[in-house]
Amino acid sequence: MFSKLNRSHRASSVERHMNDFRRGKGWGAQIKRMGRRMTVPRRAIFKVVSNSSKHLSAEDIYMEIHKKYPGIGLTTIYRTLKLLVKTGLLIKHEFGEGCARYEYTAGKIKEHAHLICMSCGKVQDCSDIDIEKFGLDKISKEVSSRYSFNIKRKRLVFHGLCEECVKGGKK
Amino acid sequence: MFSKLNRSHRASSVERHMNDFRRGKGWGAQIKRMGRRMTVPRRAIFKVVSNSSKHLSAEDIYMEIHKKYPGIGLTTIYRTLKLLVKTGLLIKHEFGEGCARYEYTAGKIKEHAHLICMSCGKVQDCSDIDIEKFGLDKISKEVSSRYSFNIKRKRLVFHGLCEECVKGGKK
DNA sequence: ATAAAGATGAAAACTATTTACAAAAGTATT
DNA sequence: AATACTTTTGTAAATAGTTTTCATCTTTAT
Repeated sequence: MFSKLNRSHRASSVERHMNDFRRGKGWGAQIKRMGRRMTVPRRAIFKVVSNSSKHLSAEDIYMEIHKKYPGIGLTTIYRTLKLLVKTGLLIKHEFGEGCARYEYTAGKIKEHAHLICMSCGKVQDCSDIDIEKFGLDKISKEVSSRYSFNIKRKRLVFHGLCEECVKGGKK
Repeated sequence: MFSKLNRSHRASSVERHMNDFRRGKGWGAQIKRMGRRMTVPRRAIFKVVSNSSKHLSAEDIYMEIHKKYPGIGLTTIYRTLKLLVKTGLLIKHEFGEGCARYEYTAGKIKEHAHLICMSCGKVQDCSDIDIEKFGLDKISKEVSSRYSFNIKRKRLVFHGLCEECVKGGKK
């Protein structure tokens, strides 16, 4: 389905990037550059996190992996997650539940806000609002110049009540 | 009863609020309204957190308290912190160090950004940048209308390299 | 002053995450 | 392909922050 479309136009660097990531190629290369190895467990874990758009916990990933690879242990999940965070493909979130959650961000430079419901605990992505354009760019500029801070990553989180909880009257 | 006394200088509601909080009065009242009690450990803990402008961990608070009240245990610190968070006087932060940190916010409605250095781990407040005016207000409005989300609290965190670490060339 | 409800401290329990270590698997070199 | 070398793994044990349990002590309303 892509071959026809792509005949005429040369894949942009971003597209190539994304494709590499999809195939796990990019990560394999990155890993190798660090003098480390691409293994079966790592490939499996990468597949799970990169195919999910949710915020997965180590436990979530373990349970998913466990269906296909009952031999892979939780320890390996933690180790691999740490590695993925280090290579920048994954963001580690701590939403205050007592466990970390991981979000796949390959190639995506665009930051998005998160909504956390204080009543039901649900976490939503605001991926369709361009927070940069809505003013985050100005704040960032001001912050980095006024504090001489070299910003690498931005995180915007709103705590409040989600639509259902407001309606449902749940407190 | 206040109108006559405060003829020359009528304390604004914010000032009264702040004064109450400074004396611990406000919290005492709030606590009582919840059918709970004001005790010696709670007063001591409140004093420590409300007089500090830092981001204190439970351990930090415990050590501070312990100088004056060696009898007060860490468990009570945790219980009291939870109570203070519930009444809204304290914000619980999880900066990714493995322990929570608490920030006193009595009366202060103004939200400020935080800078976390990825190299040395230092956490800075950006209290002198009005992030609302710099665009957070617009993002919030957009988010709450587009997602029907009732925003109670906003959190903006920048991860990157602080001035010293950029200069020092560490990492 | 007293009774009832709530709060406390010490120790134990819990939970997410990390570490230790011997065995297994990936990689580069023959 | 067999080798030798290094990294990674799985299991179990260790850690660290936080929460729970429970008997005792405080606070508060009466």
